[in-house]
Amino acid sequence: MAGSTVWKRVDEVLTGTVGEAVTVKGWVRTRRDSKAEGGLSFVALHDGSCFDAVQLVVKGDLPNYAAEVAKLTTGCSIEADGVIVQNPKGGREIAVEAGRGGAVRVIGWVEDPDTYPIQPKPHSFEYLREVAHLRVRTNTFGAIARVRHCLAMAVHEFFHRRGFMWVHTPIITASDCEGAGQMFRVSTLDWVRRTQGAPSPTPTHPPTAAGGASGAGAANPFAEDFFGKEAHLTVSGQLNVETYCMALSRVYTFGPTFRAENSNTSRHLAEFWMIEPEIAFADLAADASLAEAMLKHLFATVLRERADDMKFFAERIEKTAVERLAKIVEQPFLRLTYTEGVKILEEAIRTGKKKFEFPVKWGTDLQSEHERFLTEEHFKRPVILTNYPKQIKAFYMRLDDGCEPERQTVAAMDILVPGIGEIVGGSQREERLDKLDERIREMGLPIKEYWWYRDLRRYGTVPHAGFGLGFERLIQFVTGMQNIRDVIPFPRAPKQAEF
RNA sequence: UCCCCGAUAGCUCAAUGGUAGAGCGAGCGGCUGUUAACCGCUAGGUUCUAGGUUCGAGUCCUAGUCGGGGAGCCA
Repeated sequence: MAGSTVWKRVDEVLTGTVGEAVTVKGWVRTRRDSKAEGGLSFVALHDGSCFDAVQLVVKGDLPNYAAEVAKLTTGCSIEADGVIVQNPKGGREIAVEAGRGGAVRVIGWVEDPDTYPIQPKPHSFEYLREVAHLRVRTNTFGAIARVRHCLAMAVHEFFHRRGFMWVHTPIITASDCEGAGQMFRVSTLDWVRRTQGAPSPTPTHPPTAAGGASGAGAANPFAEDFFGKEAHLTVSGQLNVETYCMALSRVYTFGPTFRAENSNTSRHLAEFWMIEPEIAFADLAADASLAEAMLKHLFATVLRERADDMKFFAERIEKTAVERLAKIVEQPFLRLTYTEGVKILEEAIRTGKKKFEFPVKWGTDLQSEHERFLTEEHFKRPVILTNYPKQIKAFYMRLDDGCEPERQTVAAMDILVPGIGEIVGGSQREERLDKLDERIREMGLPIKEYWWYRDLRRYGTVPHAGFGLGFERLIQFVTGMQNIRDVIPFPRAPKQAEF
């Protein structure tokens, strides 16, 4: 029969037609034996196509039953020919009998089942992180991988349908103006040999590297380096994507970004993926509407397309995983200003309704506990906070008109959702050159570095806006996974670059 | 980077300063259309590393490495 049957994925078999002859290929999850009916083995086989494994019911009449089938262990790879049948307890399984043309071919054995890192039992996520090359074989990490893929495709689908262009902004950047935290240096100079004072076969860095574009006329300390100037891995594609926005109108980036911050938490990675749309002829309200529509599309899609995996997350990882997404899809997000939000928080403190660890004061950034109070306790729904004080926000955010001088705000917005707090941060960008320059100077930034960004305001400037969404944090929120290192295949963090 | 906690069998964890244990997993056998299977037997250890205290250290002290939780920073 081998060769005459069709290779089907496990998800196809589980929804297949009884009586159909099929070939399946995958990895053994468990094997159980029975002496009934002259020998019988139940082999659970998974191939990643869906959450569930398919059960092979292998009869003892196979020529290699005793020698091979009865010795299969977790992790072995096999091909099997059989017939789709009804499982007595419901669902589909595959009957593998020599008399009906069945066969099992072992492709790869597990050399020592006792020390195979993935055992048929629960493992801690901390342990599985140490065997990240094998952890995707577990049901949890398989589910995460499928959900991650589903969300990535849903992001592209959402923007593509609305006429957005995906712009591939650079990963290496030689501009010093992204200004969002510590950056990884990109260099071909031999730093180690230089600092150890050893002779170097390659050009070395001058002893006193006075970073960036400092004094004019000074020798460029990076003249010998690959790019002839200081280069880093990008921390954000926003400034670059704004340039394309000023011609294509609707654009977005979706790619890796890098932060060299020594932050060791369950919510930070040194390498993570970000989604950053940018829309022209748009204000803050349009930006917020876009973000709300995007989140709803992503959640609705993952609930529809990965119902099997989401059911697992709700059962085993986070009880509310499914219901909280379903709720968000239904509810309109509430919008209010930062100033109104602060008033609510102050009122809650004044009436003794709520105690916070950190004080609330207009002009300071809200702590995570404040954000969560607003979205989880006070409003009990997603909240879009807008118009933050300028002193706690980035230079490129548009100054609001008609503010009191002491209470100047910018057109920024954060989306807060129950269960996690801030999930999206965005703003309308400052499109007026004089105001932008004022902000750059105010914040002591090197204005010369921004020449191309400023050009966008000199040549056909338009109001525009955008936001950023950390992809791994989105996956954390969707799956309920506690540690961000478990929602990316190979996490990069301080002291962590294995695999 | 700061604070707290931890590191013992393949995994998850016990062990008053005095002979290193269990559950799961693995191997073998039994039973069974099984599916968190069940029953019996067996194997499995440089107690993270380097010092120190002690007659004696898995246990106490010091330093380091790695891991977890929290904070800061943020996405």
